Amino acid sequence: MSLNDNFNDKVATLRDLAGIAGVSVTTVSRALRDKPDIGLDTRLKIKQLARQLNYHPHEVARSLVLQRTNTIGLTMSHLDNPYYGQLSQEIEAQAAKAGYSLLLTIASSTIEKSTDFLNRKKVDGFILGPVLAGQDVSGLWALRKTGVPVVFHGNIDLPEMDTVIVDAETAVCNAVRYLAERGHRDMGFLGRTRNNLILTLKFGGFQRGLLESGLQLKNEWVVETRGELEDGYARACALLQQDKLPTAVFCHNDLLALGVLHALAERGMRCPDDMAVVGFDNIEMSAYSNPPLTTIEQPVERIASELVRLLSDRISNPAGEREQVVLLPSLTVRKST
Amino acid sequence: MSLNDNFNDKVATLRDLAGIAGVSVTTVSRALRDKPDIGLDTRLKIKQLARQLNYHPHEVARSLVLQRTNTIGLTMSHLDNPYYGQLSQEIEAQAAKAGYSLLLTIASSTIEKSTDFLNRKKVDGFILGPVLAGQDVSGLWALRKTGVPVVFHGNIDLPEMDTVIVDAETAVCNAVRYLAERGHRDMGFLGRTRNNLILTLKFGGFQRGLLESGLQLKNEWVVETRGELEDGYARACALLQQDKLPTAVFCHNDLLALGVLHALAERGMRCPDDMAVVGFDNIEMSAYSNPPLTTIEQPVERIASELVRLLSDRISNPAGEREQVVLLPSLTVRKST
DNA sequence: TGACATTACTTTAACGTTATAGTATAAAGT
DNA sequence: ACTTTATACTATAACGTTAAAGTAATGTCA
Repeated sequence: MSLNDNFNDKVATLRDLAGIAGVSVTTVSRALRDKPDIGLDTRLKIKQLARQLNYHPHEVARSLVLQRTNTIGLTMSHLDNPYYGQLSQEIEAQAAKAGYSLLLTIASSTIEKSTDFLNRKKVDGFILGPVLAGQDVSGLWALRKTGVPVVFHGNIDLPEMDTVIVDAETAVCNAVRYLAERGHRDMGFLGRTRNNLILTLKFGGFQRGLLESGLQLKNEWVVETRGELEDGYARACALLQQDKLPTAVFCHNDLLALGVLHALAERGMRCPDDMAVVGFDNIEMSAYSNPPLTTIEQPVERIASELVRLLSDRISNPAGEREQVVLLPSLTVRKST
Repeated sequence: MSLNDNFNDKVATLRDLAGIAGVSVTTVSRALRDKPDIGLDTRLKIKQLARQLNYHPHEVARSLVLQRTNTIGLTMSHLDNPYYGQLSQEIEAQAAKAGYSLLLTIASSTIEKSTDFLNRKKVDGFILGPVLAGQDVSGLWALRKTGVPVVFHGNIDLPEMDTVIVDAETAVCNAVRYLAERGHRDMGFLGRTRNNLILTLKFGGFQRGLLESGLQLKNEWVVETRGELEDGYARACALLQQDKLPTAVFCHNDLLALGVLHALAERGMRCPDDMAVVGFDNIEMSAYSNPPLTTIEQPVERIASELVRLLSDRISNPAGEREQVVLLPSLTVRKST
């Protein structure tokens, strides 16, 4: 059997409907969209006809004439990290609610590819996920130059753009102070410490937290690393080789922290007794690890809804004042501290 | 400062280029696309001009005339489940490699919304994730009727569509037999057992595995549940109340299994000694749980590449023979059994 | 009764491309 | 020298829609 035997019929267009109904294309178009100046009987007849012929408006043609696609682009990466998955899902939901479809870009996450994408695909707006920006913030100017509204989500403020910022610096600082209050004086850090404006922010908060708690930064407990589970595990294994160990470690994200927990368990070390662990994101898994993870909770729904709201606003008012939303994530305390 | 001060210039069109270059629109179009019948000097001049004016082809206009959008739709849900996140990411990568952008639908995952989406957005093809199909396979006919190529991914064969099938039934059966060989005679099942053609398949494999191992199905150890972490935890808690416990449980997916592991650890029960646990998917986390999870590994990259390949083939040859790819996932043995 | 609205349409042009057919100019063949 | 052929273009129409301007056929009012 060939799959398309039954589908030789082309899709119906306004012209087809107009021909059958014996009216002009414009009349059909206006009738279906409930525009005025159409007689009641004609309108009903046309609508019924549209249903019969299974007519659906051709959004591409519509986009061309209306100069809008009702589509927004999303650059996201590390979708295998549940936090980004959840965030993407939430953004899709919010976008759909606002009448937008989501065009996803993951692998092609370079500034050049993104701008080309924007220029060609004619998305109405663009949400720039936390990953792309890192190293080369200046390159973002190219994105802005496309004239397409862009909203950025990350940890730092980009003065040229609408932004939804999570104040990770303060959140991490608070987490460190919390640990200090619980008696921890020797703390380690796993994450980015350099070469990335955005990702190093947590390290800044870590340093400030120590300072404000009157504690010293110990370089041998500061581990430069990517943010995957395997990194957390491997880095922890290396860290645990040292003679003197910190009593608590802060991890750049939950995956890292879960990797650390695994390393501890594997060595028969007790968490939090032998070493406390704090993560960042509060992915669902963190509530079900052994032990459950103390972590800084990202307000995912809020981030998603603010992103879409800002973008919608900017699309309908491109010349308006730049807007910036700052969210302060809060510490969720569980058994790992 | 208003954001759009510097961007009063409209984007350049072929017409603009033609006007400046003093040639026809057609010539510009052909020059840029390296079509023949254009003089070398004109071609170079036009290309340089395009670069100067930062010209980018208007894909919407192009789509309209070419009757293809170079975009494929993806219906996926539960993106907060890392397995689906990873799968989506992989599909995006494969699609990009094949020259397609991905239009994502999550929340709107009903057949009606999907068909409307297909009809309107004019995607070149559609990948139907494992979630949508479940209950109402007959409704998929509506998708087919749109005439848009659809490739389905799931555990059962849909005779009317190209499919990439993971033979979960056999895989689960094999896992059960593996458990039986390791001496387990009392096994439990957490997952879907009814009302869903696709999701109940694993239960079928479970039953067959028991049968082929000469074991009995114990209804009190069969737990009907959704597939979230919290379900795994809650269902395990309930199960562990029983007087007689299974020595091993199979879980519909890894999240469930990780929830079960958490319940066990919380009660001070040892895994696998007190209870062995097997999952399905092999998400990254499963290698780093405590204990690491024995699980059935989904061949994610293979699934993604086959999906995109099948869809590309179908797009370029809509009338060809239906294709079906069956993948047998294999058991990854870790410490939880 | 004649100017003027109102109603319910139609016609035309446009969005930015690409494909097809047509054309002027120069070079080549017999 | 005169048709033929190749080269490098241009003109036109089309994709399916919407907006804007135009137009008949009624109805309304003074």
